[in-house]
Amino acid sequence: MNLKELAAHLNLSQTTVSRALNGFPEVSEATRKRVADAAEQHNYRPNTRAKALATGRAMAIGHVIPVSAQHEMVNPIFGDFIAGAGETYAKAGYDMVLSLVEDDKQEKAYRDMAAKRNVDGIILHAPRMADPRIDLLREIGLPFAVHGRASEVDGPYSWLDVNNKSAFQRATQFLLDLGHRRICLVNGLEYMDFAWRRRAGYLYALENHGIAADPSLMFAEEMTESYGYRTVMQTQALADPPTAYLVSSIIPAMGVRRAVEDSGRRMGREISVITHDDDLSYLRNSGEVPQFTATLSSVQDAGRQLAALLLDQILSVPNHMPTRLLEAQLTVGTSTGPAPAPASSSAPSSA
Amino acid sequence: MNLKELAAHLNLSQTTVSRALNGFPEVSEATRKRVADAAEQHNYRPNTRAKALATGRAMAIGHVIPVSAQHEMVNPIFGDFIAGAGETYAKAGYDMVLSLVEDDKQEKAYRDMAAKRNVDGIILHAPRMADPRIDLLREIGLPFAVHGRASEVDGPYSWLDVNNKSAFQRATQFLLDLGHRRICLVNGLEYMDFAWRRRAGYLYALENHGIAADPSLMFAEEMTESYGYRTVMQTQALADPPTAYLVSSIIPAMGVRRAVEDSGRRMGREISVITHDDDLSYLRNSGEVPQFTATLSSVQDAGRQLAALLLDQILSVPNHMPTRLLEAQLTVGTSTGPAPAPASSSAPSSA
DNA sequence: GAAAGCATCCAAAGCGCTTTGAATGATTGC
DNA sequence: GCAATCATTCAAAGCGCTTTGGATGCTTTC
Repeated sequence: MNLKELAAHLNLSQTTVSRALNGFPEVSEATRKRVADAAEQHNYRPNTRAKALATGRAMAIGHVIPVSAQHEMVNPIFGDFIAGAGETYAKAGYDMVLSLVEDDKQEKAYRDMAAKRNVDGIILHAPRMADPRIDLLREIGLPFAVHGRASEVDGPYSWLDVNNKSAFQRATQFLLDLGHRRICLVNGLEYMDFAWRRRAGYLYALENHGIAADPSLMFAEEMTESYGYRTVMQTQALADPPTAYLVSSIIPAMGVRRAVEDSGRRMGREISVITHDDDLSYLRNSGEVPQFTATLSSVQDAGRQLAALLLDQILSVPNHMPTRLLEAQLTVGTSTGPAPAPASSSAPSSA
Repeated sequence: MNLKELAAHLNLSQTTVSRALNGFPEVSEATRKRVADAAEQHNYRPNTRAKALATGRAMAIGHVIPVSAQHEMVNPIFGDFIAGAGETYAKAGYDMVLSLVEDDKQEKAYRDMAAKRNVDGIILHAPRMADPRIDLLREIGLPFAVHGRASEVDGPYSWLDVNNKSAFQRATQFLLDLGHRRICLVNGLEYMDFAWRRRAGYLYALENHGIAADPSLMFAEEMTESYGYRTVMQTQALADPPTAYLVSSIIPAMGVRRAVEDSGRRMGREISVITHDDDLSYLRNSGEVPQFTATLSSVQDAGRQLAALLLDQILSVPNHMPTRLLEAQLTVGTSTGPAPAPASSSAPSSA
């Protein structure tokens, strides 16, 4: 059933039917009712493609998700983020179109999306430092919003980010307050902006405490479970092993826990662990007292909010670039405790 | 830049330009070249919406992802599945449109998708036993393919599934061969078809061995980490606790491991664990010898293959309903070992 | 009672593409 | 030399919707 048929069926013009359904004022309540009933009865839905062509609005938002060719990895936090965003879109009547793209084909993917005109806006994922995609999207002229931020990119754009620096600074401070001095950073890839900011927070707290950073305690890799495991195994073999780990995601944190236990130590006793926790639905930091002490910030909620920010930008005045900075919550669990009595813990390794 | 402008620029008709770009034979090689060059130079991409309207093909596949309202959960395996599917789509020039929908709004979501005509086909996720959505999609008439199968649904439809029954039967058999008699099933929700089949495999192996199933050792819940943890804690408190666990996903399996270790036991010694392993990219069952003995089947690969199956169905003759049954690989890791010497292990609890 | 205003409704153009049916020359066959 | 064939190209219709710019008939106003 299409508009023409519906109109014919009602002995009305397409114009009137269209207006009745879209809530224009110049149609009598009687006919509006009649039209609505008939549409309902025949399960009429306007053809999106025709509507999009006529209005110039696609009623869809694009997500370009980078897939690194080497790793073939899909970050599980995307799942939760997208669930949040999808919820917002659904409420606003928007669709979500996903494009999984290898790193080196990103530019083409964005240009294509814009030229093909099948989305009204784009969510930019996983921004890097000085990410060139931001300028690219500006040039293309499609509205966009960034999940995270890109340092060293000037000018306004719409974004939503967790205050990663402050979160990791506080977490480091927390460990320092417990007496830990050898704190290992198990970070994500540091060309990612979020990881870079976390590192900055970590370094800042150390510096404030007069502790020099030890490069042999700073790691940056793709955040897998086995990365967490390997890192602990490796660092516990050091002459002066860390007493605490600061981890970038609950996934490597699980590997960290496994390694701690495999090596006969206990979390919260010999070794303390703090992790960032995206509150992933299938990997909740559970327990009456949470398992991990964590910097908590729901990525699903971030999805909801960023989607709303983008829609806001699309629907409102042109040069409106809303941004939002979320503070992570430092929640105390069972994975942290005072630093063990210094067996041979001399002064920090190097001034 | 649109077709009209490009044609004007070239002093050609829209017809010729369109045909040149779409590889029709009735255009001279000289002009085809000229057109292609100009298109390239002006970065011309046909407007998808117009093209879709004119051709009747949307060049997009829809995924309706159920989100249970109570749990607000997004199964992380979707992430990997979608990565696989997305890869196939990208190669074929298709987009992927995602629709996250609450359980009770599914029917409407499917009908809307069909009526709005913005996808050419649908992937059906997480089928339940006797899933009504299959008949619904048949009625709607949109091509579709199912990730999994639905028992008790007659007639042909396109699907791809892992042989869940055989996988869990073999896994159970493997544990029985090691001498385990109290084997706990940590299953997914059993209205899900895959979970139901796994249970069937488990029961079949037990029965073959003359062992009566013990309802107090059979669990079925949403597959979270904490579910695995709780289940082990609870069952180890039984008078006659299980010596082995058969787990439905690596996520609860991690909770199982945590509980095993928290209760002072060791995986592969006092307690054996086999898990199904979807080969999730961030949660690989890693190690030279894998951590878990597992029934392995890559869900990302499933995504790739099922997407291809659906495209095949869309592009080929009408009543072609391809299906594929994958066998999971039983890979032996460090989490299984012979059953501990029976301390008080009497005969199975009930005949 | 004619002019003006109002409430409803409609015909037709247009969104950017594909595709049908023809036109235009150039080439061939006899 | 003229009809028939072939290789190119084009004008225009159509996909299903929105939207512009009238129509149409009724009330109101003075």
